[in-house]
Amino acid sequence: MTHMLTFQPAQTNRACEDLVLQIEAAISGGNILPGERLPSERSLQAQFLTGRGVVREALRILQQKGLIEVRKGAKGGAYVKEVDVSNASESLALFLKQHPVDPEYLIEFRESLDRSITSLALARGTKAQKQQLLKLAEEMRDAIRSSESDMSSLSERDRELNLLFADMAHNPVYKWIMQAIQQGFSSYDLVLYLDPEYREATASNWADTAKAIADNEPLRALSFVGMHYALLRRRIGEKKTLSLTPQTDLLSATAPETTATSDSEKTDHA
Amino acid sequence: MTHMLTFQPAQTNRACEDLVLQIEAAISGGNILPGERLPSERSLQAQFLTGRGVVREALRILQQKGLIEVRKGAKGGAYVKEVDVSNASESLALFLKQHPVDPEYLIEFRESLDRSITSLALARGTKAQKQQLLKLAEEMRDAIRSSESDMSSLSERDRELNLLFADMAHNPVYKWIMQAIQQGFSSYDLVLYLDPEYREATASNWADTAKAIADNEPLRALSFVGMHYALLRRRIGEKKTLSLTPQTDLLSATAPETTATSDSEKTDHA
DNA sequence: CTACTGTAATGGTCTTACCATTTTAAGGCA
DNA sequence: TGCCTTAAAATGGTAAGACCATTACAGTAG
Repeated sequence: MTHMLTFQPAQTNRACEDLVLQIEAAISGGNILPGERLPSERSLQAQFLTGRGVVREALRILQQKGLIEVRKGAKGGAYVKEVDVSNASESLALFLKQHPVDPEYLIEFRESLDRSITSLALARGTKAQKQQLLKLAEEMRDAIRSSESDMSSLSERDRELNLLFADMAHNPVYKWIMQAIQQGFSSYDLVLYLDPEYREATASNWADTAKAIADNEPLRALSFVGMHYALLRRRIGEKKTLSLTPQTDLLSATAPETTATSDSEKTDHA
Repeated sequence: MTHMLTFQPAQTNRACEDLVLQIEAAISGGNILPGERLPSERSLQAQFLTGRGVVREALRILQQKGLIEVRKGAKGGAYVKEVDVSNASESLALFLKQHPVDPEYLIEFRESLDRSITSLALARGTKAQKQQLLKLAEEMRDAIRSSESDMSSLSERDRELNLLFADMAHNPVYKWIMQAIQQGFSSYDLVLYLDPEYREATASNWADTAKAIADNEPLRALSFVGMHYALLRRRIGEKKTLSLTPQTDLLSATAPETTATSDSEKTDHA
């Protein structure tokens, strides 16, 4: 209650869009900081000179954007959130779910990303980070060899490795992108690890890569990175012959037998 | 500590979240195809046995997710949209916007990105795309030389160039990243272009790059890309002192004349 | 056949009311 | 005094009804 938020009355086609823009600007501009609370719905309604429904629609949009978090009860309301990459990851995952993107595209991107990160990590990663990377990679390899690892923890370890790796580049942009990609494609990675042979080879290669980095051998490191993606491509190639339709693996149980749906387009004006 | 499986709070306290899930499932499951229309708000209200406000909040969320597009009037309603990368880009851009980062980090990332895209664009870009790129780049260069261009149109052209460039890679992931970067940092680019010398040099370099790509000369192209970032770094080094602080005066004191506001504030619990 | 017009469908908005949840303060009992 | 119970207030969540604005389409006049 230190200062009063003053907003303009709404004017665009959909009023709630206008509210979203103004509140978004207030957040971006730092007029209201993460952790702080927006005025109550009824107060916003009064400030914007609009109905409460409009305010609520705006809040839903902001919430979906990941900008606010809404709690109920006294002292409840819309609290400004610190945005993280998870929203971007979700959107990406949603896009991929509907757009059957050839896994090759993802691999291609990740490879170029990994190559850049490798160079940077070698140059900028601290000794401690390099040792940590090596330790994690070897732990994962050994765990796999003793075959005492479940899928989820394995996948989690792989994720950790990648993030530490990205972190070693000492460039936050790489880490963000890596995070977004990882979250957006987590389902793909999990399926790949089902093959014990691939699992073994990949883990070994991770350890080799980490070793090369720890030893400051850039060409070796890059070579192993290339190896990783060669393995990945081979694995994907095998998969392709087995089961087509890479997009409907996880959630669609119903085959789309609705071929004559254009008629629903015409039902309601009849 | 071993596995941090991100469990979602299962029970949805908000009814609209439930509608979102169900409608989302219907879309993912193919029960409703892109281009088709959801039932009207009033019809949904009846089907879900809720108030119309709940339905509208759900629609706003789905709209924000990029899953539907709402039109008004007769034959209006919520039409299922084909999801594209722009939503994911928007989310990532929003994140980037709120995380100030040293320009050098961004430049570093963009350079590695551009280098990858350059190789791919050379290999995969159609002849038509390459000619289009060249045409756009030369138009921009000539427009700048004749100094008959305002900042905004210039910036828009630069954005177009970059997106076409990314599109030529024929890999949607690159396009996603590029779009996000463009959205998140367009204001920054605009400031850079204020220097006529930099503007000239950059535009010429763009034309050279496009020419090299059109001529299928990868090494020349990559060399020009490097040149671009050399220019950029020099420019940043000069203008290190400039700071962009978006000043939005939305929250100054001046509480509006709250004539009857306190009245409506208290109406419903009285 | 064209142009206008009216009508119905639909989203957009406002109002009012009430419920559910949560925090806080008041009160009461030991 | 100190802890527990209870009431009140603030706030989001939901419902119902009404009205306006926009749009497509059909019917009608010219």
